[in-house]
Amino acid sequence: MSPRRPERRSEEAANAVIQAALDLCQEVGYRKLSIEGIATRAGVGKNTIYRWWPSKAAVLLDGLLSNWKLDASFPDTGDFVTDIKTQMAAASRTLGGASVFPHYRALIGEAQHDPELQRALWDRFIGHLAGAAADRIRIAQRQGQIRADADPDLVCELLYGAIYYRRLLTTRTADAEHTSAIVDLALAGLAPPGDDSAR
Amino acid sequence: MSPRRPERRSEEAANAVIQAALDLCQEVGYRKLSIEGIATRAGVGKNTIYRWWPSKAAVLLDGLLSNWKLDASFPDTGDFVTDIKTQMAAASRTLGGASVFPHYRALIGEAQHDPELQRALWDRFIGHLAGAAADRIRIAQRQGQIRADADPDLVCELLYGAIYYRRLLTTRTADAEHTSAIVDLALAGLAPPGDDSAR
Amino acid sequence: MSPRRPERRSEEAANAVIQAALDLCQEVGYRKLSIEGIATRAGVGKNTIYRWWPSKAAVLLDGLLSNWKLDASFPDTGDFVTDIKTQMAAASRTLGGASVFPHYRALIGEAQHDPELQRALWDRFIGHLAGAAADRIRIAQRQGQIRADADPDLVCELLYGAIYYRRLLTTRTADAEHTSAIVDLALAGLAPPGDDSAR
Amino acid sequence: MSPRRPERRSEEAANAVIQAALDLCQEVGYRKLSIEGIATRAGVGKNTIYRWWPSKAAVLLDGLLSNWKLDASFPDTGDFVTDIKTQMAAASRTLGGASVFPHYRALIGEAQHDPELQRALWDRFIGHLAGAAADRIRIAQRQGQIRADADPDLVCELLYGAIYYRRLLTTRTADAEHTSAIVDLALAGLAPPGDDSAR
DNA sequence: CAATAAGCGAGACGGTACGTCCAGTCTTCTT
DNA sequence: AAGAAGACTGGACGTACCGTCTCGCTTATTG
Repeated sequence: MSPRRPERRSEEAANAVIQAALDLCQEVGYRKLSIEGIATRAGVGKNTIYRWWPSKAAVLLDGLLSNWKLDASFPDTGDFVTDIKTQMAAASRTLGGASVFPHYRALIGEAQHDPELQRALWDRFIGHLAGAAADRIRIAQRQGQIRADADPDLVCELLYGAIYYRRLLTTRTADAEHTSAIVDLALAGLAPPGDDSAR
Repeated sequence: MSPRRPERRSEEAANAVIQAALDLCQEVGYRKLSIEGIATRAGVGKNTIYRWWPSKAAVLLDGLLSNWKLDASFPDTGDFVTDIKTQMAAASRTLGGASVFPHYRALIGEAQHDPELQRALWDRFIGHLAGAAADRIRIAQRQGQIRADADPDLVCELLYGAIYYRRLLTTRTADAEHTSAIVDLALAGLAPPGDDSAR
Repeated sequence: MSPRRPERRSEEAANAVIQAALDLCQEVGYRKLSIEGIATRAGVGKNTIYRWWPSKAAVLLDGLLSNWKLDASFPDTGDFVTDIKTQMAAASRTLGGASVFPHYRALIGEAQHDPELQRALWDRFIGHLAGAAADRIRIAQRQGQIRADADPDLVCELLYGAIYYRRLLTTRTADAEHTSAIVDLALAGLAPPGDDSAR
Repeated sequence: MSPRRPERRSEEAANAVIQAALDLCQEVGYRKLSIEGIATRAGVGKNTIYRWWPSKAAVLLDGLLSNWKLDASFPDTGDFVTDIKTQMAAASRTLGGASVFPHYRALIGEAQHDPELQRALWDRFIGHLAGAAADRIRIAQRQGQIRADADPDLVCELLYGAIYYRRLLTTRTADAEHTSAIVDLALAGLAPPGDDSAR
């Protein structure tokens, strides 16, 4: 999925391609985005795209990564609940914003038909975010802020899964309030107060 | 999204179309599925498809619904935890099985580029499942089996979101064990035992 | 080589294609003539061309035929020498003219790389001309105007071959004077006067 | 058309290019022959080809010349008829043979779209053959073996034109028998025996 | 009980984009 | 300084489908 990166490659052309893809996707939407269109807009031969990327989605993934800077670093103020809410709100603002979310969402959608893309999306993007979250969770566990017997990966799925579920499958919107509510609910658990049967 | 259903419609042709779509999607994958191919396989004019469905995804959605029989009914043995685990395991077996999941997944993927499809998918399918789950949750709340102050929809998102997250975004697999672990974790909450600060 | 001609075919589109091909070939030359260009100029989908013709040369052949009207009929005034000279001069004027010769020549050139085209060119065009000439020669033979033991086809080759040789291979030009000289020479034979050794 | 021949030129590379072109043309045919393919097969940079030849046809012409050795010398036994038949049969065997004719034919075909190539083909190849033939004809004329008032060039056209006509335009084959029959016919002339009107 | 309208299979149509190949130019590194 | 290697822009290839359309044919009301 990730393009080869030899020395001979023209960085100028590569950047033009990525930028053109981002712009066009914004303008006409992912469905009408075409390799041909990207090439024309970027002033580049189609071959130059096919030489370095396997699909338009791969170009967009590169675009996403170059914009996102991958500062997946988690805040660590010492208070896990605050930190996770801060991070989720920030992610919702950037990744979920109007300039990024359409691309991100299109990639996730495309990945459902393209196993290679799915893997690339995970390996080069989502996996890093999830990994950073899991690391922060482990710290919190060591500090006794969340239960030590929970699998950090499972915790990630619980927290982030709820956000993605809402954004990708429902017709409701996700905002900071929502992410906060999800964190609170996950923290408290579903079992009624005083019922320690599940603990 | 949903096709018109007048009297003059040939049910024979419609069924042939749906079956051809399901078969072809299985054989060549959603990406290579084409209206033209469906028409040929079904022995049907292209127009007959365009007359009743707006896209190949809409045909597949009909196929999904006709297979799923919409038995979204939740078990109710009186024990919420057992019931939810039973239901999730069942759903994982059917919806997540090799004969249905590829179609379902393709629809979800496609819906990320097609707001109409997303709405149809929710209104005619996922929404019903989520609604049934929310109903069961409300019963459990009334019976004091889970905390009464939790928004049932949020609970749904927490439980099902984790499953979808794993199946759609990660490269790991989801089985009954996983769904069970998710339920346990959600029930217990992340807060360490004895820490009632979040309750 | 010859296109299928079923009922469903749009004559309007076919004519547009042929005309566009002739025009473009005139304007940019055969080398730069492209199916793509023809389609665009004709306001027609590329498929419509590929559906009915195997190559741009086949389109041009149709164009040549539709312009030439195939009035391969030979004059017959009773005097063979006059008639053949008349016909050759006429052919040189039309087929060899600036509006037809470039197309004709391009077809002949292309046929050297394409056996199917060569056969089509012969069967649908040159063969008819040669056949009409051979017929006229047979009449002349019956009337005792040319020797009866000569193979009419061979006579054709001798007369027309000289013309094509000059036009296709040399850098000299062919005009009515030239064709007339060729006929005279062929008629008289190379053997010196009074030498009947070859007769 | 003819390549520049400076001192710095690598003869090794030039030979590899010519040989690769001949081989590839034999294998895949002129139509699918490409500069790129030749360069790869010859183990040579594309630029090296572009530096010395203007087109793939020019390379082939060089190949033709290097194979043909240009032994355009005409036999001269004193008997023109025998000599011309000998020469034509020989030419038919070599130039018309399976290892040369495809290349030769392709060049002639290509020359119909490329005036420069046509001129080069004449100047560097066909013209020499025709010139040698015309010389031999002039000798025969001086010896009174063929009529002195015939333009030697016209005689060439008559004799060779018939051969080329058959090979390039008809679907019949040309062999020694055919060339012999053409010579006989041309020698005797078309006029009926005893009719000296044309002489 | 025709006529008439709708749905139907079929497939041609103008288009768009695909992914590939190659042209011809240019740059880099090697000999 | 020439050559090999190969990336570059650009154009055309031939294919696959799109969504629209027109054509006859069948079928099922409805005037």
